Amino acid sequence: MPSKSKEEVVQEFRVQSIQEATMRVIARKGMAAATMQEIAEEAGVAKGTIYLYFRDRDELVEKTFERAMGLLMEQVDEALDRETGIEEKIRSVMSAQLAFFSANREFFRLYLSLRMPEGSPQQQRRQKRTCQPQYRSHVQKLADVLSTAMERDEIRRVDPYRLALFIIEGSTAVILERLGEETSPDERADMEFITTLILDGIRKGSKS
Amino acid sequence: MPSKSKEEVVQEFRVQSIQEATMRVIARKGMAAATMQEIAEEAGVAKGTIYLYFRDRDELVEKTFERAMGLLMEQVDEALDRETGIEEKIRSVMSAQLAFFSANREFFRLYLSLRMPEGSPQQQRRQKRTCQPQYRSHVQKLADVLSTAMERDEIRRVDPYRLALFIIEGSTAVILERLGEETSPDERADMEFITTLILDGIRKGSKS
DNA sequence: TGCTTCACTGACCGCTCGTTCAGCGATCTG
DNA sequence: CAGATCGCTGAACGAGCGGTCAGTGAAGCA
Repeated sequence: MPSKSKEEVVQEFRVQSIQEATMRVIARKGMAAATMQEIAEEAGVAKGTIYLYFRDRDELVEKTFERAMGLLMEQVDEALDRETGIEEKIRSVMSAQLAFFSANREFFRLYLSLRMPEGSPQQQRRQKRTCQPQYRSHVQKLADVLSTAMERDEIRRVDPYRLALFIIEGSTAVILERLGEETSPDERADMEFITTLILDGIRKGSKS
Repeated sequence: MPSKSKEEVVQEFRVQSIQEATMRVIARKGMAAATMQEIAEEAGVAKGTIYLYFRDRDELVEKTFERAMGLLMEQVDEALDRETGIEEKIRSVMSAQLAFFSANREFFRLYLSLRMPEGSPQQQRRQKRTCQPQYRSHVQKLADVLSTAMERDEIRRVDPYRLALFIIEGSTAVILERLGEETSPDERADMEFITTLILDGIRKGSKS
């Protein structure tokens, strides 16, 4: 007997297609202007149907974010496990992030929207509880890698969390710029730019 | 005779106090949740009064953003004129940004909200037309400084606009983190962190 | 085939928010 | 001092939202 009944499979499918529609609509209109009506139309269901699978709008957005963030984290973890040196690790994390955002532009806006909670204090509290921790643990993952490299004296000792923040937000800005351009330079070129910048800075005379 | 009549002075004062109230409310509640009612209460006027000075909510937000952005640009320009070397210029721009955002936390949220247009396509087009150019010219200003330094061989030659983006967004992330902490390290320490990171990177063995 | 079930629908409700405008009182004018 | 002027007010309005639920019809069952 299969581990999932037919009903469960159908349910799973509905949940997934509603979440994908949510990402597309938020990508098009932004977080605040994405209405339940439009999400329902995008998913090809009635507005009421969404409420069979999600308690309310907040839960829909929250679960959608968690799902996408989970996918990104998987990619990053894989990239970190694959490489050994700090240079390769940084480069591969950046690449994973760029690839993921290019393939999921929809998610990118969701990601940016949720870093900055909006709405009533109550909504803010809820977003802080659920979405920010995921973002923080994303940053923390890179911070841990950097911290390890510092202990091994591969890189200079600085506040690892701040360094991770700087790297992630800086590279996010470059990725955002890329997505806005009609023709961007080669993906590898931008990754090289970021990695070199972080590792060697820009002062003339730094080695390599 | 004075260049401004009494009525003009009163009008100027009203406009300014409404804009300041707008910044405070957006800082407290976020862009989407800042209502005209609350802005009016904060400014100590009736809701209708705001419409005597601004066509609609969009214009209010837009003008408020322009005003604050203008103040920030003034600070940055001043910092750039004051210093000569590239290292000092970068450090002073970062300091100006940090000081401005610390003193105007309200504006910081407005700044973050407007980088990411939301709302109907029409609203988005409008924000793109007015707010994004200001942000871009902010970035461009730093890019020009970096570009000049590259011509003088003070720093390595890379895409100056991307570099400026990386620096500004990276440092913004650190500033955001600072504002969220109860007790942050010394302001100078964080500025030194950013400047050193950019100029020398983090690889062990880079000079200085 | 008639009955039951239930996932799904979309018209509807209550509410909030941006926007308007008739009216009010302070100030000016002759 | 009467009348005109005008900046300002806030109750009222309409649009549009999230959320609800009585109704529908296809599928399963007897």
